[in-house]
Amino acid sequence: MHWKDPIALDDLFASSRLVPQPFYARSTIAVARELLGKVVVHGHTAGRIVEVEAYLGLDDLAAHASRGITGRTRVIFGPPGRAYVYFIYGMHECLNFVCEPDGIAGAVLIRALEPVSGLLRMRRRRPVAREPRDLCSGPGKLTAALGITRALNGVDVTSGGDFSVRELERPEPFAITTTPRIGITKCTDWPLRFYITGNPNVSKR
DNA sequence: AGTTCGATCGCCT
DNA sequence: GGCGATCGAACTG
Repeated sequence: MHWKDPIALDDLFASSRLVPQPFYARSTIAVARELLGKVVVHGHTAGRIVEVEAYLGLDDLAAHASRGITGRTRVIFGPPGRAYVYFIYGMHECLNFVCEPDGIAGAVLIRALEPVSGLLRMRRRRPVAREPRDLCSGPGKLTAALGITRALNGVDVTSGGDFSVRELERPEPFAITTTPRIGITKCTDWPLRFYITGNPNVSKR
């Protein structure tokens, strides 16, 4: 099995730029679709976004934000371009990026990444992964692989720290498939899941 | 203060 | 295709 990095971290930084805050201050659905192909970087690990879901505001009963502002949902209503990280099922962390202007709820759940840099470090964090495509092919898997926890909840990913989202200068072209969201019990027919057609790192089902 | 159940994963059959 | 693991947020009384 080849655990060699598709792109070395230094080369990634040289061939990409930080996604700025105004990108996130738009409709959650537009941001969700356009996050596909961008790269999440945390520390020495990075992965290209290949699957996302949009979670809307008060009318979206599948979204945490539908309960209004609580201690947990506060960051979803706050400034765009921040990470919303929550703990689920007693064992998994899930990563979202906050959208819409300050005061309006909206977030994009990152469901799968294509590993780009730091594959050996990811494998150390998720020894159960048999091959690179097992590393980040699910929302709980990718946070484990990149070392993302609730400690990063509310962090601004547009200010150039060690947790950020970057866009490649020369992205590969791709097609987008749209489906209903997965693993929810309400609004199960809303077409708010988007993934890169045919990408092997997309979570199953 | 107690209860419910969830934006999941991996192992078992 | 089913289920156990494991815990915290939010709602009930």
